[in-house]
Amino acid sequence: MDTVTRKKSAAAQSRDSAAELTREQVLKAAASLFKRQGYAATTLRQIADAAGIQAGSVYYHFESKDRILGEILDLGIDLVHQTVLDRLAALPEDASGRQKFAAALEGHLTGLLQHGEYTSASIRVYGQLPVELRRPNQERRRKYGALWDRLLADAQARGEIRGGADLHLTRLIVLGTINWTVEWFDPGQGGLDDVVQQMVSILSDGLFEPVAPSAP
Amino acid sequence: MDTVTRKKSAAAQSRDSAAELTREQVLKAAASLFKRQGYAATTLRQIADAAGIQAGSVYYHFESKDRILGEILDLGIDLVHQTVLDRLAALPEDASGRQKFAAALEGHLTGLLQHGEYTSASIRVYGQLPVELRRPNQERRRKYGALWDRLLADAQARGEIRGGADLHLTRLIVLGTINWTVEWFDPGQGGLDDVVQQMVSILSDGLFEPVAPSAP
DNA sequence: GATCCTATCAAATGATAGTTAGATTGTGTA
DNA sequence: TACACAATCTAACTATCATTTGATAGGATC
Repeated sequence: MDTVTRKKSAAAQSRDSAAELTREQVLKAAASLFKRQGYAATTLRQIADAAGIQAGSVYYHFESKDRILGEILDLGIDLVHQTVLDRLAALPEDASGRQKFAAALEGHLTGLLQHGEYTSASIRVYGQLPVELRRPNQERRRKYGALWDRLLADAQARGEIRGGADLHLTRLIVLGTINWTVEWFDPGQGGLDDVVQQMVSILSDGLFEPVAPSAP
Repeated sequence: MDTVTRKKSAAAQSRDSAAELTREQVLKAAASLFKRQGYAATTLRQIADAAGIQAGSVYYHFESKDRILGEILDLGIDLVHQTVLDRLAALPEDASGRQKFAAALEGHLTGLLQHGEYTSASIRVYGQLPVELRRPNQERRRKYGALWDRLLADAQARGEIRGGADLHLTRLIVLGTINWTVEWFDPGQGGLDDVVQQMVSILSDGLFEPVAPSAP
């Protein structure tokens, strides 16, 4: 018992966390490269270089290149999902569907563009992956999608959504609008607030002035 | 002179068009694979298989894998660009900015999802390409972007666009909304019209009912 | 019918990929 | 001080990649 449950010595802990650190560096380097180049175009030697170790050493921390990807895909979705949940939780009880929508959108965009090595890699790479690599991540994605489905359905039930909206298509369109930002947004440039504001405005109220109602 | 300018014999023409045919099959197979898997993940053997020839034979028609990609990138942009121009030309002289916007959007979506092996490959793959591969295609993309900039600027000059809209961001957001459809739209399933309609509605007038103006 | 040339194939080449195995370093433990 | 083990490195191994080369089939040309 004792040998199993006793705490590690401070030294052993520092060793552990040192290993944990390079593990994270590998993960982060891989995410950054996957995001820029895609999964197939990124080599383990590039990842190792960026993490400051040799290619072979990566295998001390990860079973395979696929597993690195798998972890990034999961972390990426979890991070947006949590950010969106946080934003929604911060809202008052009686928030309108419109407010919830704006909050969720801001959360997704922030998770994606601000803290988002993992998230943007996950989102940008996923669509071109073979099924075997997607499958382990699918359930997480489905759950996150369901969150948006509920959000839109609630707003519709409250009568806030325009007539004629197909909620399934709407979700795909809205999330697509958000996700495509990874293709052009440059975190170094800043301006995330502007993007959020413009996007909320366009998606909520439209790009055009309302047409004058026919003669009263 | 005579040897240079004389028309080819019928036989030689049929040979030419046979070669031209497999060339096109290679191009089309490559586009389809690039779209699904990305550029780096697609091998020349896969392309050759899908086109019904041997890998080595591809080099009779193309200088390299890069050149196949280059041609697809160009064809892809040209195709959407032309489709959008056609839609705009079909509009009456006095069409509103709103109508032009809807027409251009429909054109882009149709070019992308309907005839779109080249276009969807081009759009989906571009962002992850190394600069050397992007460069030859950049000017075409810039010109197409400029078309949308003009379209939005005109609508704004006519006072049709909501106040506070940043036109540059708006273009990026709108085109992103359209482009992301390649990630989920299944041409086999049909329903293109629904997508067009929903997207025009959301982007033009917004997802939500207008809020009642404060007491008159 | 002999020749030419187009379009293809079959097989090889060199580079590079992911992965593995065995040595090596350095720190904590006895 | 000697030992053990965690973490890394170095150097290979095998598979597969894009590409090249030389052979070949078959219709067009003379």
